[in-house]
Amino acid sequence: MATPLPGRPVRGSRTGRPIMVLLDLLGRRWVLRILWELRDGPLKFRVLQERCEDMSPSVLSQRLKELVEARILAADAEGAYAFTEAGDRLRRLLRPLREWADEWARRVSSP
Amino acid sequence: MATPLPGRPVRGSRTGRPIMVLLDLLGRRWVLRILWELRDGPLKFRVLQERCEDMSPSVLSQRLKELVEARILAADAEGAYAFTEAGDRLRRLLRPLREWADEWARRVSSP
DNA sequence: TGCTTTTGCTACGGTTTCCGTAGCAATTAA
DNA sequence: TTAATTGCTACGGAAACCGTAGCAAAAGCA
Repeated sequence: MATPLPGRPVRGSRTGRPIMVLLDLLGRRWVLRILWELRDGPLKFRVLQERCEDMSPSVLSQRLKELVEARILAADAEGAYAFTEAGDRLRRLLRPLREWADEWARRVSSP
Repeated sequence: MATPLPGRPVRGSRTGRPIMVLLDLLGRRWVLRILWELRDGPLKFRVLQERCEDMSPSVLSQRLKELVEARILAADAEGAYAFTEAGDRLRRLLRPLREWADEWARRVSSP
């Protein structure tokens, strides 16, 4: 399937509006998790795979291609996957999700 | 499939750690888009469906059930879907994604 | 140098999820 | 009181995802 890129019509967005394209991209299986696992620094393929509960290499490979094509990730000198400058700003936006999730867990389990 | 809830082992998380559960939930198809479309206020089923490019009602129905069970959304007095208090805090975390996406579009299209 | 292990994937077939269409009971509008 | 509209559910086909196997290239070891 085609990588969602701004301006390009994709699943769930005929117009290619950037936010819609982003939501499509982030909503693909494992994408958020991959970004999450890279939060503390670059990881290589097999390490990243095991951090993601040994996800299927075919899907990991595909997701990484998409994220690289979207300029959110890039392979560094050692071949590890790392955030680009733009990707890093996205990472910072995602960071507060952990606190939210912890609070959510408290509320949902003890109503 | 089972709704991801904190503490419950789900796809991509044996442990049920809240952040992992959240990433699984948000990574399901259309979830981010649904939350996005509800950003300016509650919407009823069919309106929400058409805002989401006429997504399949079967999937919309399932996603709404999951989001309600997860206490992120709730049906209001008129039967429209609205954020809960926790859901609203999540909405605020998602809001800056639009600016990010716009900047991303500028960079990706004019490198 | 040759041998073994590890790495970064790709291929492939089975399973799960998603999708579109049809339709129906309940509510609202005319 | 009939006609729309609404909020779904059912169901079969399409697409995405999954696990396993395996392979070429690089790295480690002797």
